[in-house]
Amino acid sequence: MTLKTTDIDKPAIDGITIDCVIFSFNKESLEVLLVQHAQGESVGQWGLLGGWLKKEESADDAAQRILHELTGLENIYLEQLKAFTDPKRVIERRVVTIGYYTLVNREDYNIEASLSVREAKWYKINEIPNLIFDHNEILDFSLLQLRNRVRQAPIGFNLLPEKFTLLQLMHLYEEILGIELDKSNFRRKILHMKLLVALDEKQQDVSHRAAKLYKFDDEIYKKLTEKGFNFEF
Amino acid sequence: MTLKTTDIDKPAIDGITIDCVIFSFNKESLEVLLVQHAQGESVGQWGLLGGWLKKEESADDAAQRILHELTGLENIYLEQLKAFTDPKRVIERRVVTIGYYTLVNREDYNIEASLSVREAKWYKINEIPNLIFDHNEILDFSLLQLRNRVRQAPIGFNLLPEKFTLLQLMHLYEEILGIELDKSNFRRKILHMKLLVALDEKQQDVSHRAAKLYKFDDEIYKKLTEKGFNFEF
DNA sequence: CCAAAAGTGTTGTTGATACACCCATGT
DNA sequence: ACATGGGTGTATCAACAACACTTTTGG
Repeated sequence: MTLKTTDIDKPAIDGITIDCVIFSFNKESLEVLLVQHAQGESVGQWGLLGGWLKKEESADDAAQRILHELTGLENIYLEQLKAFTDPKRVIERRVVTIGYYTLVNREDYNIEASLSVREAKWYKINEIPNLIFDHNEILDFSLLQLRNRVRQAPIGFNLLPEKFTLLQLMHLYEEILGIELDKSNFRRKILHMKLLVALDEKQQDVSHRAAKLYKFDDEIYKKLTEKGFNFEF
Repeated sequence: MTLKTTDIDKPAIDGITIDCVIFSFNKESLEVLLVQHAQGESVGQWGLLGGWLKKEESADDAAQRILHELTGLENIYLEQLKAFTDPKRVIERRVVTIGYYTLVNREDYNIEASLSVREAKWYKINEIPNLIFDHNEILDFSLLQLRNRVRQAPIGFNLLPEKFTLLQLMHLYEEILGIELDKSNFRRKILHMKLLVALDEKQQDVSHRAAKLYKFDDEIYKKLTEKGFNFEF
């Protein structure tokens, strides 16, 4: 776009924020981390984790920074959703937000003390309360996006611990896609992709036959990803 | 996100723009409309069609407005790509742009006189020159997005005239996806979807057997779209 | 009659689906 | 011994790829 000084004397925008939908997978259910803000006009209401985009950072960097402040994690898997721009999405101000979704492994996760967050809590995907601003819309959009992306690339692995069983993986897909899968057929298909590496380890402390553990292999993924593959189940 | 007055006294952002990748399909090749801006520091350089996001409009509305100003068209098919936020994408200013891509049917299309655009020209997808700012990046991203979306929903129809032949449609998919398709198998698959309505009309003035014309049926699409379908070819 | 594109038919292979069944382990 | 989940095998069916073939039309 052409820049003309006069165009921007009065910016039409009061600011840009980042809002993050943080997904995790816990005991067969997909959950989202919501926070109560400690300051501002929305104290006490639940919403997505968010913050202002700073002048010298990209939106990706801002999202990583905001997530780091809350969780202490670095290099979280995240993807931009889109910009949410309804002029009425925030009253009295013109604030555009850039939505992100991130997939975290619950085991790594650890909420840090934070000035801006009063409380944080995991909510099951079908038990989401009313959220501030357009955060319900952002969340709904992120679910659609997640369901789509999960069919095209093995991003779901980011929700699991490093070592996992095939059935855990299957339950993950069932939960995200909202479908039921056949154990036998799922095994065949996922193993046939050659994307998993079988470990010489088994589950511990389970009250039934211990399942073999697998891990996701980045190397193999990179090789396969060039041809593109299909995660339709 | 929490709003605090002090946070936004000095907005970190000089403004938000909209940039549109305009696709069309012409004689078996996918093309993009590029413009030369008539004003500002980038006079004479090719770039995407763009403009400022105004205070009282959503990004979708802004994109429709900007497209209307250039083409005279209303209700163009468009989809947001994402926000492009690299702090260095524009020198000396902090301008975030929201990318869009749109699919237009070349027959409807008609460039209007415009104050801000000096010239507009269609470029084949593999003959794109160097563009201003990060517009090459936006264009590359839009191509990826188009290739993805075209596999999941019949959006490609927006690039064709209302009545078309099966082979035209096949060539469209070949061009977008960069693959070769088998005539017979393509026919079977697309007709099997029941998405097309055969018309009682044939091609005119062709120097070979005239092909039957089809149209895309919105009604049927809506019925089918609920179950979701696969456009992998 | 020939070129060029439209349109049909056939066949082998692959992969999804729907089951039934056996295995290992803790209580 | 039985409950619980882990893991294997198989028969059927639908979809796809490859390719050969026939039809229509203008020149």
